[in-house]
Amino acid sequence: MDETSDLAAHPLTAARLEKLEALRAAGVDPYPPRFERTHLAAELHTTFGDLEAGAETDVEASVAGRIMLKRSFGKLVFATVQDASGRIQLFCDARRLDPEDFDRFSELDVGDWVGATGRVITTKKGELSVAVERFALLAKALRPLPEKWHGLTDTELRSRRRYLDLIMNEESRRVATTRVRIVSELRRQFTDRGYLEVETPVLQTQAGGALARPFVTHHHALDLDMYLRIATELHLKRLVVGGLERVFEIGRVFRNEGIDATHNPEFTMLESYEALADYLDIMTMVEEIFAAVAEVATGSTVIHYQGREIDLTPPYRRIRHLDAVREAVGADVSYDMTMDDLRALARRHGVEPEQAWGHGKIFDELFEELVADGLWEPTFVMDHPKEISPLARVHRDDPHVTERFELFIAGSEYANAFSELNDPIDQRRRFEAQARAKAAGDDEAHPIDLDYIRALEYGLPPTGGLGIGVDRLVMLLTDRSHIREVLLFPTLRPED
RNA sequence: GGGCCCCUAGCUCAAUUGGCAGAGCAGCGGGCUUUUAACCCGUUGGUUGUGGGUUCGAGUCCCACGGGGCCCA
Repeated sequence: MDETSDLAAHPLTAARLEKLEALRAAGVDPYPPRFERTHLAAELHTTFGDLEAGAETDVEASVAGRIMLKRSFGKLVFATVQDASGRIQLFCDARRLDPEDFDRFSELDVGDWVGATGRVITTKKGELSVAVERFALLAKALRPLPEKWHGLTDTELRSRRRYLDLIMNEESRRVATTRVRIVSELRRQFTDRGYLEVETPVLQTQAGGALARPFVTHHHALDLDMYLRIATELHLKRLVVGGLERVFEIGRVFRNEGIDATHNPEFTMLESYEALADYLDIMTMVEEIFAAVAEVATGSTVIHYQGREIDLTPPYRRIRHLDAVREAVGADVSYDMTMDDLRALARRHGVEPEQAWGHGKIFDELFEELVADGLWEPTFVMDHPKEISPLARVHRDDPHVTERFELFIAGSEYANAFSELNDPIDQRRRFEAQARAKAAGDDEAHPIDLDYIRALEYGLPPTGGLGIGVDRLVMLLTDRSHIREVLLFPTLRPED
């Protein structure tokens, strides 16, 4: 079976294969090793943007890019090439090249990579161009690009062949580059605050630090089942025990759960831990960071998302978790209620309580059902139930809740933070409670991590910890409603 | 997991009540020295996602499967 047979079998690609062979036969390398570029397209537009129509400079420029459009006349060819910075027109006039070279230029296809050298001019119609004197094919494209006007719109194809999406859709390139700037700014924010960026294991023998189903894999040499991390939390806090007092990590985490508009099995999480800080300190930091990142991504702290405005200028509203539930159910719920009364109340509000749920879990289900979606402007929901926060410190004034907050914007959670639980004896009890939940059928319960408890037994100072879902943040700041739009390669079923 | 919807040429899309599978772009051939999605003339290109069924006849109706989307849980 010839590896080019599928190309040869289709007339569209067969024609290009024939051109490729003809070039080789004529001694032209269709895939040369390098090209000396002197100018990016955008540089030419910046420098010569004011040139009047019909001008001819004596500046020689070498540009390189992919041919996106081609307009061919008898003795004249216009080609629009696209490089990483933008687009520039190549003006190929038969009078400026050897006839042989002009014919070769005419033979170029849309999609080909080309490098061209010549004077910077404007055409009679005023289009800034490079008047080609020499050129080189840099890479022959054997497959045609999508349609030049409508481009590539099919969401599945755009995800599966991201390279085509990036070639064809400027908006996709913009989202990709904005994501990079957001991550850079996040990194800068933490390093400027004296945090060390560290790396912790992806492969773990226990998947802790969050409540989620992990991916399982196997290490052959150790004959050991291992998990892909679902969080970086427990390792980062070990580092704080070790005296790295401010650490953060921006890394991929993996959760073996469904795929939808806001969930991908692998996603990017930022976690940070700061010794001697509590959750209120972290809250202030989160406001500052979100405002700074919004400014970098959009040029303003007032952003537009899904047709509505959101003001990310600090300070953000703060509301206690239980107060939010009280407001939503219109009754004075509390931890003193009987389980029967609370379950009845939950059912009245569309929440069917499971047997294992205590007060805190029911309150949180009510919160998710009744409150979360309505939180449009940035809102810190704070002091979550102890039952659903196994790694957070008990609140200094209320034994039922923890010193924790989540930042909600546009109905979704963007940050989750606590005053970290540093009491090893309390931590052990919380893990044991999770073990009981697991035994009762909760497969998202947190496993007991004895080495982590041992680390705590050496003394974790008071610590403020934070997690930020980076993909969600990028969605917010690029106004995308689907996570696949901010992931270059979202998880997909295989094509065949 | 449940419901609804989509899949037609490389791409973007048509196809009446179940009645000859089409257009534009791309490609190929020709023309053209200032285009901007160039234009003009001609022309190639199809297992209608896959497999089955109903029917004289299926892109269209039915079933299963695959891929995707939206909503709900």
